[in-house]
Amino acid sequence: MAVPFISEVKRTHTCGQLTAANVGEEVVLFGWVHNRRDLGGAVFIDLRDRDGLTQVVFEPNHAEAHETAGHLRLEYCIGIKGKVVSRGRNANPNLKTGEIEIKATDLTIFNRSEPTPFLVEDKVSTSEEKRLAYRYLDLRRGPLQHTLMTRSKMNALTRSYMVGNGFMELETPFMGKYTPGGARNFLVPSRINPGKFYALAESPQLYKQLFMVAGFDRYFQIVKCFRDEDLRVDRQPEFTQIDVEMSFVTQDDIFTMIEGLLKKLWGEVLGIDIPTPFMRMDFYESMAKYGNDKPDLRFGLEHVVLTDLIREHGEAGGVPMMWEAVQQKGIVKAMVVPAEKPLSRAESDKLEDFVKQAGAKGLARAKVNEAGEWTQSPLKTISPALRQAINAACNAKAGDLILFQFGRESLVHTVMANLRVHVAKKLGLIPEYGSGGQWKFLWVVNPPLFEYDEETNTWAAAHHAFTRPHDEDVQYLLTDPGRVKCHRYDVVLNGFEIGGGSIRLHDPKVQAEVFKALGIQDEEARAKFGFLLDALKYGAPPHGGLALGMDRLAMLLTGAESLRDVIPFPKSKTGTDLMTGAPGDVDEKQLREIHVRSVTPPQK
RNA sequence: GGGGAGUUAGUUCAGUUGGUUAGAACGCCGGCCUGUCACGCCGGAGGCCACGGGUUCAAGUCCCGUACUCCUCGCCA
Repeated sequence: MAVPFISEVKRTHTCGQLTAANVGEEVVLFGWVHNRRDLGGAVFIDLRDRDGLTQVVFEPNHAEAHETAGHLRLEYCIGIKGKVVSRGRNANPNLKTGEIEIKATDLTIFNRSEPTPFLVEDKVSTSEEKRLAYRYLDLRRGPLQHTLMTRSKMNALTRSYMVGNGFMELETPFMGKYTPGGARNFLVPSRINPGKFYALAESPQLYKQLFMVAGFDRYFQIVKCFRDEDLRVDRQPEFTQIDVEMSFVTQDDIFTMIEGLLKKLWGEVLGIDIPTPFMRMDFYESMAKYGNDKPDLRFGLEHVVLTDLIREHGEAGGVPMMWEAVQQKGIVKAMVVPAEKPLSRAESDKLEDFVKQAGAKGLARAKVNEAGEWTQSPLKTISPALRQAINAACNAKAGDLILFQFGRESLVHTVMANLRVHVAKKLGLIPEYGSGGQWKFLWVVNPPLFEYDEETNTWAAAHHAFTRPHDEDVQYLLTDPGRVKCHRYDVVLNGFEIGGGSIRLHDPKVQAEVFKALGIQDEEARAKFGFLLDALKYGAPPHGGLALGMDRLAMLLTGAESLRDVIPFPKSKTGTDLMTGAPGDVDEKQLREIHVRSVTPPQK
């Protein structure tokens, strides 16, 4: 007689729970057939749910269940009832539940499964394309289940920490007004207002400042943000931030609060106590030593800026290409691959391909010998004086390999930053993926308020137009904008920018000067940010905040190789959802309704 | 938008100098098997070689284009 599973026979345990302590108990488990070993007499099934695996054995003395078990296939969804027995000598030490098995008396098949497009195993055995197309099967895999459980836990921990510190979780609109500058927005046409568009929020930035004006004092939100930019391994068009804003605080107050949150996350998720306060590094120091504002401090290989040295030696230095680069406002940087961790000649040659891929013209290098002379180097005409000076600046000794880049400042930084990480992986200083057990947190602080845009010959806001400049630099806003530093900060971990924010500009007078420096006219400012400028006039409190990239945090906490592995339903490199086919075509009628006409003929 | 890599059974891959019937493993179907845990053994089905052109007596293989996926630079205040 069939047992009425689910309606009357309820699940008693999950597949990761049972141990030797449960021997003798009658249990009911539900799950999926992870593996089967049919020996004719005994049929073994590994039953899987999100909690783990349990071995179930069907024997001929329970004829009905045994007969059905013979027809089980991978990924069938089933329920079983039976008795927990010890496996004694046959225990499987690789399994959490390996000491026991269930001798099944009853079995029901809730649903059969067609052969799956790929096997559901912990180890990835198929292309990412297939995984994304059948994401619901991919998500059955152990590592992804674990990752999403960790994310869930991170959400819960964040909420309890923030609420415990007096923060309110408040919501902001996704559909807002388009504001120029920054990331490209996704646009949503308005049906009711012909020809008008909403923009999907690239962050709740302006709204959270209005919360401060409104007097909510401490705000946070775990919120989706949307940016229509090209994707990367750590970038998706929709992603999640832990968004935070506080009133009446200094930069240090915010750092302390965020360090506390990260300490809690690392403590509760990984059981690791990360030391606080985090190290702080000046923006310019980071650019000089590491080539970007998100340095990976798990290893050395610091850059050495040689620009001044080349300038001092001038033409007499005997390195005409570097000398020319310096004269054209370029920079010269070097990096030392130490003799203790040598690269083979072939590996060094490959570095050249690597930097070219990153946009460099080439890679000058020099192997230092006992006499301090250089071999393997294209810089054959260098003067002995400059050579010695460079050796000294780089602290280079016999056997070291010096790598050089010179030219346009931003390109040299980018290439050298990439090269530094690339060489570190080649030398085994850090693993290809994951933390390697090292967690190097730091704050990168005091960046410039403006960046010079060489294309338009204008100053642009490096962060956003409402970042507060250092008080002592306000006097230079109009006379020497490049000199103005600001209260902006990024929190960096192992080479990833995991968050960033600023103290906001709440003084309308200084605000007006910033707009002036940016060449933004009053009317223009009103049209773009009028509501915020108005708000600042009505007793806006001093305030500041920060946003943490939840997806990147999850990626780092789980050791995932890609952001796609910590997002349940991510987009592919070209922004398409390989499962649903989004973005897709829509009817002509739908377009008419929203007053939009496509200039691209329908595909196919 | 630029550069690079890839696409062959359901899946992962092999496929020689261009040569006649495109292989293996896992999965799937059938049979045997009572202590397996990558169970084992026997048999079987399964291919528009991504798509479109071209070269050739002959193309999975060589050439050109397209699509898709991934990596990378630009871009991401």
